[in-house]
Amino acid sequence: MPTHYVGDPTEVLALDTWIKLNRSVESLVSRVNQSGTMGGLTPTQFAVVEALYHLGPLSQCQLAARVFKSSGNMTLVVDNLEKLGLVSRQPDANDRRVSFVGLTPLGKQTVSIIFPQHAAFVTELFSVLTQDEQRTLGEILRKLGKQEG
Amino acid sequence: MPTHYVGDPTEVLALDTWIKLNRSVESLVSRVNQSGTMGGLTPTQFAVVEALYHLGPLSQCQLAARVFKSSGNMTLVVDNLEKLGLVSRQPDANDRRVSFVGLTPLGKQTVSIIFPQHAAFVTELFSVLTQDEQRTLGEILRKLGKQEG
DNA sequence: TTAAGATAATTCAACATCAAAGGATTTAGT
DNA sequence: ACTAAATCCTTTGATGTTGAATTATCTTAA
Repeated sequence: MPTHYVGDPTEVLALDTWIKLNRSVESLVSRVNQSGTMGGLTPTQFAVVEALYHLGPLSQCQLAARVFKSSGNMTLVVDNLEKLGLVSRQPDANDRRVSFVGLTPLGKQTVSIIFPQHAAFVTELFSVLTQDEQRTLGEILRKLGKQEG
Repeated sequence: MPTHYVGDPTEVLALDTWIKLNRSVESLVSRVNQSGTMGGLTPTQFAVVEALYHLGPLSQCQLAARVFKSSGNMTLVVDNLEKLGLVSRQPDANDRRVSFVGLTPLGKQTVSIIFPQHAAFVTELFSVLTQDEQRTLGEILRKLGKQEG
């Protein structure tokens, strides 16, 4: 659904592409969220436990940077994951400002169950693209995201 | 930053691409939001007035579907845009359940001012891609978004 | 050692968002 | 006409999100 903005062709193409990019991602995000492959976790909660699963314990500061959220938000997200029993805070011995966050056994078990389902669902979504198309997409996105802001 | 999930190559590629897609868009959205070319509107508010500008008055239901948000959320978004004086609700003569939402003169004027600035900024962001790359991206996104959910 | 500055986490206010539930209205089936 | 189902909007309650202010801690330099 192209924009109806009348401008020079360069702008029209960029805006069209921008709108397509947004709409595609919104549509995909919405489908992933409704797929039930996130174990009832919110996207941010899922991103946090996924990061902890693959990278091991991280400080809240590192977590916030990794999932592109504010430190204040991370406090709340970790609070809620802690209430769910999926993560626990461990004080850093060397720096008492720091809390390391790690998965509990229940957290690890949960991720090990839901992540494969999630992976399978995402793979299915992307199966409309050939592997070459996926690589091309990744390359274009890399260029697009690389510029410094 | 690829995922460390060890699975079959098809899944790894799809997950990698999915993560790149999310991160690129988050990065771009964040830069657009900070560009000041959205007239102080939130992304959803901007999407709504943009849709109304290019498509004319729509029911809240149509708006919600177009911007991929819930109907409950649309009530609030339209409320806030109404408080800003940018849109107004018009009851449908045929169906009293329906509110048509349209831009006020101030809303049209606002969009006509901020949209060109927005277009210029987006064009600048996308100038790291050739036009062919933008078309390729659009085509790949079309395939990704096309599947029925 | 102490003062100044930097960093980590928390708290808070304000708003965004969704899911679920509810109320009003329309449409379809009988 | 009457009922049932569907549709549209709103409300409510819980969570997410940011940005600014706060507290605690660490680091650096004089």
